[in-house]
Amino acid sequence: MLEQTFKALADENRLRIINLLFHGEFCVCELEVFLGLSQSNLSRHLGKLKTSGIITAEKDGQWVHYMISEVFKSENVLLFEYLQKKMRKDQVFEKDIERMQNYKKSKLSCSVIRENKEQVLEIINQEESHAKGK
Amino acid sequence: MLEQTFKALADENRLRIINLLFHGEFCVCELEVFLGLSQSNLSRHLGKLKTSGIITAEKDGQWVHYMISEVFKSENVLLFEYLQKKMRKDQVFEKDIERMQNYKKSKLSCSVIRENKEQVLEIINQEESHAKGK
DNA sequence: TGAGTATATGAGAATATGATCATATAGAAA
DNA sequence: TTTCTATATGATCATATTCTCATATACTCA
Repeated sequence: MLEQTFKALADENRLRIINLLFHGEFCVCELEVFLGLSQSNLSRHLGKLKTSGIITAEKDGQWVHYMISEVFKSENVLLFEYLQKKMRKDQVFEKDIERMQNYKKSKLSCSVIRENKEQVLEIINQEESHAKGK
Repeated sequence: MLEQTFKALADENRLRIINLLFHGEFCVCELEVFLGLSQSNLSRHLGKLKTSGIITAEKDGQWVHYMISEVFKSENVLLFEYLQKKMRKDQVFEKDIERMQNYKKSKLSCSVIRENKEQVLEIINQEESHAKGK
């Protein structure tokens, strides 16, 4: 069981998914643009996380929303605290959150993504104007 | 980095090694009988745990003593607490500890193991007389 | 020195994993 | 109904992982 949990966590793409789900629920097409992964690849990673019990899925019409499993969370409190702490210190994970927040701020919606992927990518990848003024 | 840590933990044999090292320092031949792994296989697992920074090794003559890395421990407190908590609830890990304690109680030493492996195995595998009176 | 012991490592086989392409399914919209 | 869209999955390839056997290294003891 412990082994299965760690196997599920032993992949950067899956860790990036979990990091995003710490900040909300998302459907596959949203995660796709946040992470730059192909639909098929992403779907498989979500499948593994679901099989291992770390995340759950809720169908909403043709969309599927993924979220952290409350059951798993309550049974693995220390692990989640550890993950959140470590992820906050890592550029890769922070960048993903930034993209996700740009997406939310811009009031973009799930259905726009496919039609205007180029434009959506440009919007979510824009630098924070004041942050990191290098 | 996080990914590397989880990769190192994503194997039952390595988790069993870590579980034992939570309770002391041991050399390869001791871990060998506690876990029933071949010398070569065990050595490789120890190598991976060492490469990932989770454990360290100290040479003592022809023996090598392995132990949890204090540096890693201090940088991953929550993870270690999580591991210890989960391991205490798992039969497999508890059994390993029992074998290790039988070994210590019997005042067996590292050098006896090779000569009398059969006998050592018998001693460390004996049931606790009062515990689990099934 | 030479023999013996503890551990590490190269090479190979078996299996597992991750990514991709094409296709299937299921729901939405027309 | 047909068409379109979101997600899942079969098949495949490339790579990674685990284990084993044989051998190498490094230390000890005579």
